[in-house]
Amino acid sequence: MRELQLQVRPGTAAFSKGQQRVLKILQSARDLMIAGGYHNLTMRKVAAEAGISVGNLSYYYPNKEHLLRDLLDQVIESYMWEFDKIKEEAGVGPEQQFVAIIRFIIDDLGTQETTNFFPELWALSNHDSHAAERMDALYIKARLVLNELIEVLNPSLNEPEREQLALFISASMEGLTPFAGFNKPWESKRDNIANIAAISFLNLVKTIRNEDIDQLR
Amino acid sequence: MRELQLQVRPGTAAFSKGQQRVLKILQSARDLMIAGGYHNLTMRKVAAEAGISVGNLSYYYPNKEHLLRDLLDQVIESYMWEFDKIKEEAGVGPEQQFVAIIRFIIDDLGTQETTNFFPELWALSNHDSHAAERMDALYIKARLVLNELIEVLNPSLNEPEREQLALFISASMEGLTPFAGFNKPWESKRDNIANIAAISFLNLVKTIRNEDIDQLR
Amino acid sequence: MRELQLQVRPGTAAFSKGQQRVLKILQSARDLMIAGGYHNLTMRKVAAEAGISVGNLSYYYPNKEHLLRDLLDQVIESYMWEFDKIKEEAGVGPEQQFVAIIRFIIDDLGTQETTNFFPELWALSNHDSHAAERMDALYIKARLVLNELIEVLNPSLNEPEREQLALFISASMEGLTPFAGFNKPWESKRDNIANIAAISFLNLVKTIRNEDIDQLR
Amino acid sequence: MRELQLQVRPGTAAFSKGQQRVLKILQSARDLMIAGGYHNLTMRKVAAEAGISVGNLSYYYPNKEHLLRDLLDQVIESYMWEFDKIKEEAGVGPEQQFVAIIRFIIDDLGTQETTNFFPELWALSNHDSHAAERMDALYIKARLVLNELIEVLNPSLNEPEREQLALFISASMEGLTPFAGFNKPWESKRDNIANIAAISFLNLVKTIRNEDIDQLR
DNA sequence: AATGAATGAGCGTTCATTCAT
DNA sequence: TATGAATGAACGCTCATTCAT
Repeated sequence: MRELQLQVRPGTAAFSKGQQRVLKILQSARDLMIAGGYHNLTMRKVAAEAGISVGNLSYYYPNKEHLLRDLLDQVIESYMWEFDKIKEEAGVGPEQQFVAIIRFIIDDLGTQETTNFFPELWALSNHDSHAAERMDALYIKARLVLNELIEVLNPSLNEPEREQLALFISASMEGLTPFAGFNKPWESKRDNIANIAAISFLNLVKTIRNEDIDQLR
Repeated sequence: MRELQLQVRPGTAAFSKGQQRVLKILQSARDLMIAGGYHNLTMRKVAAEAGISVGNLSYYYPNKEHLLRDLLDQVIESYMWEFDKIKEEAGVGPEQQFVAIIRFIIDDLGTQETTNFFPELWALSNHDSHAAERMDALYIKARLVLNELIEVLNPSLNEPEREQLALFISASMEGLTPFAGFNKPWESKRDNIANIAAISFLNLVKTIRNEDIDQLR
Repeated sequence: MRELQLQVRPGTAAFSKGQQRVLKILQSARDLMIAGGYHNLTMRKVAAEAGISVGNLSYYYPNKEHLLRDLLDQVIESYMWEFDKIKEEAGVGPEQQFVAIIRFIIDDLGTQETTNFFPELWALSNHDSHAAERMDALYIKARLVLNELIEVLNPSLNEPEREQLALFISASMEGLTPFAGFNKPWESKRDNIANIAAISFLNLVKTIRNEDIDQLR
Repeated sequence: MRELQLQVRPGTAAFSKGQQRVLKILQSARDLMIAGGYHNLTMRKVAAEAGISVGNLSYYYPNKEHLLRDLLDQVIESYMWEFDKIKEEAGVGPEQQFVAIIRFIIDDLGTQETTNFFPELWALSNHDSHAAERMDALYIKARLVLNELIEVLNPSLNEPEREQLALFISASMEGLTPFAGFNKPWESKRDNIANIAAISFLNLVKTIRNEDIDQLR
């Protein structure tokens, strides 16, 4: 896991104590965001949640934008780290590995953190370019794993085609979040839906032909 | 299209002038929400956008919650109305109709309104039960159209299976919004992605067997 | 009971219907004042309570001050009317009549209206000259009844002495309101306190000598 | 004088500077209340009077209710402190002491503060339970002084009788406020009225018999 | 590294009042 | 007479931010 480049005020968080503080701040911010959305993320509440004063918070983060960036970066980084782990996980064959990834992602979207954090991120990315940029980086990484497996499963596809396929598969799974995520109406059917997803995506990857993608409408 | 039940203060918007005002208010609110997210939706800004005073705005809407409800209801209603239209649209056969719907929905997610409004709705629904409720109602309607076609395309599926299939397909398309929507990185590939979606979903519906869905993991 | 000179807009409340409206308005205002104090008396609430529009309320009362005046006048007038009745009530002798009045007043201060209305009036009179003026007129009338009986009970007192005695007696009883009035801590002892008051005031009136009042300190 | 437990936001007014500010705030609030009644007591006006910003005011007082409580507590505490002083004041004998207290209280009600503050408190206590509670505590203390002297002046009375007597006497004096207080019609006769009160109350206490109080009507 | 103190703008909401119809 | 519509100021309160210590 690469070291996060914190957006804290320069000269700050130099020693262990300060670094601990920053971690506590970011965790508090994350908790507030998950519990009440970006709407609920205020400097005062973050400070209170972290058990420090507003003044002290702004010693580390001179303004809200910097804090938000670090918050997004940190959370996104943790998801990226999970994608790194996925790759390392031994799978007997490419098909089993592919299905395992599908299952892993759809499982994960059932956690409260994922269910609540990502819609905020998507909404944020519509009005905040940094959020958009970081979100983009995250999903590029997510698709990379899929891309490599697609290449093995269907060698006839070229790179752009693989990318578009990965995009479709990744976005499809993300789309399940507001419907089958934590506390959502279809939560109890998430496993069934994961079955559908797995069989559908695997079949898609193995059978699709170049002309299916680039056909004119 | 059924008449919207406005949440305005009783006795208000009784005549044409007031109704026009409420319409203008709702349109202003919608515009602000799309342009800057829920975060940007304040009573003052809505009033300014609608060209009226804050006092006058709260003459119609006693509080922000009522305004938000009407805003959500109105936008959601307009999407529901589109789904009604889809059904009426003559399609030569069930396959063509099915593909047409896929294409219609993915096309629509490329509009600025859809791209920006829905992530706000999903985020909102995590913390606002009314938003969750209305969102649910909208997607139930969206899936109904799919459901009916699935029944024709694959008569061997039972009702719960069809519903889960429709949920997967609908959610998958929604998931494309933050990636291939208006001004999004994959905007230019939206048509290709629609091709993938169409072929994938059609194949899924036609070939899936009961045991594929309910299999134990 | 003399006709109240209403402070309504000239030309208004000319006919029976309008007069009924004004009565309803004043009663609504009185109810609000008693229920929530002057603090709770707003034009909007009065209009709502009276079942009319704000616009219509201001047709009768061009501003809040006029309404307040009529409200005070009306309530005060009703108390004045009671004092007129007291005098007419046959009492066998002056002592019994005197005691009856004491009892009547202390009984009355146990009603919710009296308990809640008068402290508002006293507070108002500190900052509103019209309230002060009307309040003065009311208590002049109240003391008049006492004054006449004092003259009979103790003929040796001159007019100023009688007035000061009446003032003391009247004010003493008023002072019981916040302590032994409706829902107040000593409510259940009101009768006992009335006994004390009666015996104390009667003895005072009968035994006080001129020099007791005007003595230098 | 016991230390007041301030209702300020925790962590606030920890040092001298903050404590001075809170004192200034409370004094400003008191001044506004006396000058214009509770109706005139707004957070903005208090802030302006204290020479600080609204934000800074609400840094100390999270809401108006807390400020009002501290205001009432502070003023009431200062009166309580006076009652403590009264007791300590050496008086030659119980009669002289009793009369001195009567005179002291009636004198005090001639100050602008007392004349204007108490009616507001009585009115407030009808709609605010904390105000009612604090007011009750104040008068309990006021009656205690009277109670002890009554016991000496008339040993034949039992405790409940003494309490009712003290209540009657205390309330009677309070009742003079709106009539003989600061700037009131009978202001110039306050001394005469105090004479009447003194002679009347003393006579009452010395001559009343148990059966006078508890007699059935 | 941390605090208490402070500001000024903005929030959602209510107010008394006005006015055309 | 009566209404719906409208304003502009003020309400209590929270915000991001700044700063001296």
